[in-house]
Amino acid sequence: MTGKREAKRDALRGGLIDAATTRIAENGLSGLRARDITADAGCALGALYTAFDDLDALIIEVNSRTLRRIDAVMSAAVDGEINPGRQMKRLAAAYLDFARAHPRLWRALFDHALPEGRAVPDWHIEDQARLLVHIVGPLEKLQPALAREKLRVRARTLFAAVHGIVSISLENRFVGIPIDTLDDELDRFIDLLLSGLTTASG
Amino acid sequence: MTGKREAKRDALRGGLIDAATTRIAENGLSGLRARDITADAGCALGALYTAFDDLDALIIEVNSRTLRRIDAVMSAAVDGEINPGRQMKRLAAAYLDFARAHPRLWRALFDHALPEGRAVPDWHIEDQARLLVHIVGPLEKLQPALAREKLRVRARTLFAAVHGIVSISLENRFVGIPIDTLDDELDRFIDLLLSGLTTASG
DNA sequence: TGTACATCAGTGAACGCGCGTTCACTGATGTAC
DNA sequence: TGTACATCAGTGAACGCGCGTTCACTGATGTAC
Repeated sequence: MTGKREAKRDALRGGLIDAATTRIAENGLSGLRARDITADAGCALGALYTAFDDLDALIIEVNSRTLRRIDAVMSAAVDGEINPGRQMKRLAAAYLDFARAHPRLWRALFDHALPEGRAVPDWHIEDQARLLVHIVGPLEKLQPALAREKLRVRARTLFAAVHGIVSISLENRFVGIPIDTLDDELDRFIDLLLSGLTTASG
Repeated sequence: MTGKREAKRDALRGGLIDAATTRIAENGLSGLRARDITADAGCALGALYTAFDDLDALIIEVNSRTLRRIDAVMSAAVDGEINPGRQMKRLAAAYLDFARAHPRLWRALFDHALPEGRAVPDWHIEDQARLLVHIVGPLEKLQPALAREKLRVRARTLFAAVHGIVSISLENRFVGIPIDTLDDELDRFIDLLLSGLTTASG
């Protein structure tokens, strides 16, 4: 029977991550409470602290899972499309779609901040970085002259720009855009970028 | 002596806004406590609730003040520059500079959320909208064919894009950019947009 | 396989602290004459 | 201008609640023989 402990522990961790994910998806990060999570997961309050260092560690797990979901969605978006411009558009649309479908999980990615001085674990940063790889692909084709390192920075810039548009729109900051205009507006924006990318040198 | 009450009240409100601004600038929104603010302002804890409905109302005042500062900085940035492309670049650079100089006040603009169901006052939304006007100006020159309403939406999109870049960079999300690369990278990004804006139709 | 003991994951009540908001009080400001 | 009364802004101790985390306990799992 060796390993039964480990199996239980994994089940506990998984159950807690599931419960926390559902809670965040429904009520957002700010309303998240350790008691609700453990109640939903069907374990005692203290169990959370045997499975994770603290609540922050659990939230990071949820966020990593969300990042992997976005990663999958972006992979699927470019699948079967060769044209780099259209790939860009699909990536942006996929990101927007995910954010709109799971607004609170998506927001949690950016709202969660560790207490001053605590570092984000490397593997979680890795999960973030992976998203950018999707953009590096088509960008490389559009701007073959760009050096490897510059390519990464530029990919991050483009991602950040699209993220900003999605973010400010979905949070309804600064005068709302009619919601059905958003897809189109984002598409136009990528057009703008592409038209720049194909003429500019780097 | 009529009006002495009103004068005191204004002084109290001003002192509280000053104190809250300083606190947020130094420790960020999340560490803000009513007790610290009133202690700094030299009044009793309860006084805050005679001057403002609650802490949220005070924070909105601080944020409006920050928005007006950014508005002033953006005005100054385009002053004396006629070329719309260069105006765009200056606006973006001014925004970045402000965010970098006052990161916590700037973040408070986007981090502060009212409790579910409470509406942001109109005059505060007005303070937000005013920033976009700066972008509408040069954008109109670059794309004269764009209709009034589309112009506003597009200005917001461009602002959101720049904001996203500044935001993700300053918060060090997703793999850091070397800090001295940021100005240059933002400049390149505007180049990209401009090159799109001058060829695209709308 | 079965028994006795050791270990350690899970329990949940209690701790501890933070902190926004209230409220009975008081002293300054305003009003009436 | 001066006096008596009324009002209301400001006081700060106390309220109330939320909630992350701990810890003495117990019962399930693992080990030795």
